Amino acid sequence: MNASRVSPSPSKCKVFLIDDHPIVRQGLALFIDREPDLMVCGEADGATSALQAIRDSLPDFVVLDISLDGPDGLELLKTLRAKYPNLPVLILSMHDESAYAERALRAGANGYIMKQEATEKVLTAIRHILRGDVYLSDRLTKRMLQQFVHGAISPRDPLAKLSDRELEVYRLIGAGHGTRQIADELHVSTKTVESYQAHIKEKLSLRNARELVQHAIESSLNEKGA
Amino acid sequence: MNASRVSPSPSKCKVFLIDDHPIVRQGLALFIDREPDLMVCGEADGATSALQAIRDSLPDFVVLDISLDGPDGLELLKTLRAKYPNLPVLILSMHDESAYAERALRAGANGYIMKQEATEKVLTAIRHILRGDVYLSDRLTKRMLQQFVHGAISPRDPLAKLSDRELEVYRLIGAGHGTRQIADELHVSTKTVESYQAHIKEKLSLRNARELVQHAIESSLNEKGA
DNA sequence: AATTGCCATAGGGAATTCCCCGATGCGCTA
DNA sequence: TAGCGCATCGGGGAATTCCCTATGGCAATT
Repeated sequence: MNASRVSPSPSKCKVFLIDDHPIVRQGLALFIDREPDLMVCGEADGATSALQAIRDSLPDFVVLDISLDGPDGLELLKTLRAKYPNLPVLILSMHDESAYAERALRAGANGYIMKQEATEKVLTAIRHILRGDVYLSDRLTKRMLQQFVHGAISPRDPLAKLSDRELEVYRLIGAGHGTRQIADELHVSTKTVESYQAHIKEKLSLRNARELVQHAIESSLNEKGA
Repeated sequence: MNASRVSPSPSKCKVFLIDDHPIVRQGLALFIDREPDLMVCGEADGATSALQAIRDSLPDFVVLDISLDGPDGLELLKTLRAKYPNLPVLILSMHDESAYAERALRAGANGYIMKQEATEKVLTAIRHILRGDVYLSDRLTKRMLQQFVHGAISPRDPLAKLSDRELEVYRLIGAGHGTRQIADELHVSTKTVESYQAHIKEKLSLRNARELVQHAIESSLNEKGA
């Protein structure tokens, strides 16, 4: 990745991009670099390379795609929060599930924006956050407020009962990945993944692994239409 | 959407972008417009607006994200194929090939590329297709070839290649049943069921049991919807 | 009639996954 | 502080998967 662009102009805000789709990354980079007050100081396609590059390039801002293809999305967010408490992070996502947004915000994200939104919104969000605010789409804000008012979490999404890690595993299963593969992608032991699977099965009242796979795949397919 | 850029230079290939993520769209546009032989003549975020804009701007090429909101992706592809038989279409997808690619190609796509791939690949694919070739990942090419060689001229339904017994097993897998369960239901040994599974995997070019389960479940879901 | 080939059926053995246990450490909260 | 949920890992036995091989049956080809 191109982590070698160093800022000569001290006034520009250095933005770091993390997304596993090169197309999105480069597109966003071209877009941001056109702004007079912003510049992209580096990119990464995964958690490990991101951490390394961020340590080197010391950005003022991070845009992070939390999407399912990048296994460590939430995890990386938490790590960043722990290592750089003051580094603002804007989450980019293709899902508008409040489950994700909620988790992301709880994990310390400063904003959450969907890829469906207009590109300018990204700039708006960045500037909002740089001023110390939190950025959320109107729709999402509304939804979250409703959830807040309504008390507990909406029972309509049983996935909300899953912990962050469990949800990640669930998604990967839905994408057709095997236990071993998931363990590698998440950098944990297969035993750990097995535990997650067991917990998921319990929380979703599934009998066996096959049903789990079925459930996960079906839900991953349903997302495209919803 | 910006469908108002008309080409003054007659030599450039006019590309039309369809993706429901503005960020991806604009990024890709910036990227493509840097090429001397290509230019973006318009964009759209959905099926209806796409058809309208294409009618107006008469592109030489279409890049289509198949995971548009709703089932519109494939549907739009078919419509385009019907209305403009000679208009080349490159499918952009974020999903791991599997089910979509086959369908897309059958519906007349000239290429299939994932968002995980390097951005340059998009340009490669476009130029490939403009020369009359079909662009596919190596793995996908292999699979399709195998299907073609193995199964006469009717890749229409790859399931047709399965023997009766194999199809039974396939359906039961799609219903979420396990090996043991299936063996009982068919009154044969688990070993026999395993053999069937192996044969099915081979005939459908699937790598492991997970993919088999995935494939079976997806196809069982498709039957409900269709 | 002999050969070839697909099908249904299965076995062996190694690798992997499943499933039910438990365990540690951590952070939050009552 | 005691409890609870979470993330992480492990044991051990059962079940499944994976790869290879094999036997009859039946049908078409040679």
